[in-house]
Amino acid sequence: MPELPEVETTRRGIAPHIEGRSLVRVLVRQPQLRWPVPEADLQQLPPARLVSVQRRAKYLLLEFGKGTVLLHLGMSGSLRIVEQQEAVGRHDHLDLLFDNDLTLRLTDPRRFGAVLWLGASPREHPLLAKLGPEPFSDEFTGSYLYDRSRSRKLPVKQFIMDQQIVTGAGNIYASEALFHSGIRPTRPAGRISLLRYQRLADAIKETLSQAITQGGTTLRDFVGGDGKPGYFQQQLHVYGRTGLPCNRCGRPLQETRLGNRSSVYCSHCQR
DNA sequence: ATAATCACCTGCTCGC
DNA sequence: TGCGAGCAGGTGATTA
Repeated sequence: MPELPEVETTRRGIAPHIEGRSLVRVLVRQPQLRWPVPEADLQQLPPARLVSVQRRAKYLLLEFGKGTVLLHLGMSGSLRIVEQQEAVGRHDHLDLLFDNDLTLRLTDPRRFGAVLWLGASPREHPLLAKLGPEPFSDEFTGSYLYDRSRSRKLPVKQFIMDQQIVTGAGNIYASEALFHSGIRPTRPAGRISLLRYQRLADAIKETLSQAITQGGTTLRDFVGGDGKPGYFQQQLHVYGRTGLPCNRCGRPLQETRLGNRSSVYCSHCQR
């Protein structure tokens, strides 16, 4: 489910309900996620005040005075604020109960998500240390992409989905940004001009920020932390539209596979 | 260092 | 209606 816009939508949905509140209880129902949930560390946390809910790349960071809890939603994860009496579902793996009688609940059918305990200096954790720049930072520009891509031969779509190059784009938004910048996803990253990388960087920023504004893309059952669906799916030009007419030229959209991910594009508009 | 492949897990859709 | 195949928003680990 979640690329950067969905994670950011989730952050904005849950933060107002729990920031500044005190964590009173931790309930781990399923410790087998991507890595074992560090239950002992989590149980030592209460009572602890949640200082803030931050996002870095597709990770959410719950910053308590004593340390930081890292959450990742994997492919199918979601976080919601629920009332105490809310019925528990089959894939509700973690509850964090706060002193205002609200619970932050992690649901993740495929269990590719993660819950980790980061002690002090969380940003030095291996999962965070090597991440590339945030797409909305000043550091992320066309010339940055151009410089990092010299001598790289892999397809540009895989290049921009690499979180060490730039964080936040996944299969949906990488596909959309490449459409908007007129670049074919299969093109080797090192064989794209500076001008076209400037267009691509702009398209990545624009696509992600538009999606955040719309509350993310709802496929299947994604809802943000406030329970509302995302509306960005109405703006998708290529993702999930194989064989349908290109919104720009009307020719049928093509599909190929890159890194075992479906990649949809217009062979006329994207070169 | 780079690129390609595998692995993790459940649920849903499709074709037969 | 049942059943296996294939696919799904991610990414670390392993292999050349």
